[in-house]
Amino acid sequence: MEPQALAALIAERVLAQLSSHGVEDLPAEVDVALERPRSADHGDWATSVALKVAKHAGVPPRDFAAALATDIGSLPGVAVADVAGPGFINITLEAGAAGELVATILELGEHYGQSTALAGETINVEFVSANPTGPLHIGHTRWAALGDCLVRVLRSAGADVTSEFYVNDAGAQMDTFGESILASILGEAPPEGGYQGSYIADLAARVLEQDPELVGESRAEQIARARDTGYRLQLADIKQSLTDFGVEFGVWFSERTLHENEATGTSLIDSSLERLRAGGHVFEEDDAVWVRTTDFGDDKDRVIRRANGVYTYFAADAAYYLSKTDRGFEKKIYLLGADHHGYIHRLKALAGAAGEDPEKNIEILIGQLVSINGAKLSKRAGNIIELDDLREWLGVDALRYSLARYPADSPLSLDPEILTKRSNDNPVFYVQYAHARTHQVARNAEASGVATDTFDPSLLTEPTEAALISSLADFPRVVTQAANLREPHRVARYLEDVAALFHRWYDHARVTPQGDDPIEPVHHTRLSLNNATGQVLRNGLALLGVSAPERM
RNA sequence: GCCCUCGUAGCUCAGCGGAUAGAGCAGAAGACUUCUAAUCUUUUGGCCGCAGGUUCGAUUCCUGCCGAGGGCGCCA
Repeated sequence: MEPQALAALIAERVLAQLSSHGVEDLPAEVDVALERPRSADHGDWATSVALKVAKHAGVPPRDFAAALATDIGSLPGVAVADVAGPGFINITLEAGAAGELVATILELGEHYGQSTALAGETINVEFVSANPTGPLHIGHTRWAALGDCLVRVLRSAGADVTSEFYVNDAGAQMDTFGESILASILGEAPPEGGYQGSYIADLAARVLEQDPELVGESRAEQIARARDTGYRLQLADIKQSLTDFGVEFGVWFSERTLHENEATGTSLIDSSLERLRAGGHVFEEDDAVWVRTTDFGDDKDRVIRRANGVYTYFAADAAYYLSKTDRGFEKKIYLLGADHHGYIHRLKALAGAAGEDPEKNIEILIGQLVSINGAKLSKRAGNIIELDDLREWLGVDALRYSLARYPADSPLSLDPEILTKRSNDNPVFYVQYAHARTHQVARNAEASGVATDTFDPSLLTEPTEAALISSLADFPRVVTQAANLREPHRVARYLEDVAALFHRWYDHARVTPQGDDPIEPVHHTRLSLNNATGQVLRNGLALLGVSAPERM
């Protein structure tokens, strides 16, 4: 039996108990959270619903729990339901009822774990959004991994998700970028505050190769062409780095398009300002134009157009936000580094000024930065560590996994020595090895004549089997929770748990009989459990963008 | 000064308001003529930064303090 089905049955019993205690205003539905208990002595599933609901019935939690446990104990498929502690109910399923799940998993295949929890939501997830003036570095790496995993998890929960990269290709830094490349081409000293690192020289050589006529042009033309060609090359490099890292974006949004005039002679920024003005949140002071973001909790109002008539970066932010709304995204998720946390209030205020709900339509996930022990700094990019170097050093799987297994707000320092190890202390190998092992077991089993066509879940009576099965049953709940909380790391932690339970089971129960022992129905049945475990590990790794090798 | 995040075992870190706070590593002791030991079994190790508050119940929520990191612009 699947936990969702059991939870629904229990919810009915809770309502019945409540009404038998004379509770008038029964809740429309009771959320029975079935949890996997920490201790195996506590059965397959536990619920604290009695503790939460007893107050409404006006009876002591333990009494309520006792009556409810009796009801649950008589449900089909339930072997035992006990009251423990202050009013927990521990439930043990009959082996056959629990094991039916194995067939369900094999039937659903790669769809097992998907849900409709977020069906109907249109979500825009923006992340990385690096300036196209240099290679991606370690500061972008965590968001690339985490954002991509979040997108996968949200989709798995049924949301309609678009991943988006905001290209900061407008503003003074692009000219500085062009000047830096040009200086390198002409053999001049780099401009003050210009871009450093040998990647500039690389770009300069490539720009010159594509545009050899450039040297004869006027200075202004030279800068413009160095800038535009360099931009095109650098953006292509960034896309390649992300593709190599397994990260795909649905939309590359150019900031320039917000500034450019449309046929009407106004830009998106112009019209956005008018829309904010129409909402009544714009005022003028000291010759500048301001948005009254303090109406929505910002600590100060923000200038949107300077006294000299030039728009601020905030103006582009506003136009970009409205663009997302206009493109049909009900929910906008931003992934930002801790160094951008000062933007939370003003971005939320922006949503409010645009007439939306800052609590609902915009979410900003702030993450702590990553450090790497003993990482070599990149000569190519100056004083930073490049994503490409990290990927080549540690591999896509180890890098993605180790970045995705921690919550975003947890400060993180990676240890390359561990990440390149092939052993238990490297979680990605631990999980991948478990997956490879399920394939090895299946290969051996099939070679010895063990097959999945005989399946009798009531034979799965080993304690390690019960634990493995209930952990497999937990997968859909974990994915849904990861999506709801925007915390993909839960998937990684879950996989480590499944891998551990699988290795333990492998050690205690054989799929292929040893030596000349005969093949029995239990062996056939265990092959299905083995295969179902492989399926769950594969599905989970796919959510993290990590490969699931069949052999290691 | 104001704002944000973090503080859990020796280390790296989990922990949707619930049970005796967990995992891996490190330390100690075991299991390989193996369905791949890249694994498993047993075990040592905690004033959950400190002090209050809310709650039947707080590592979790709130307030203050201490400590670490980051941020404050008519820059982008």
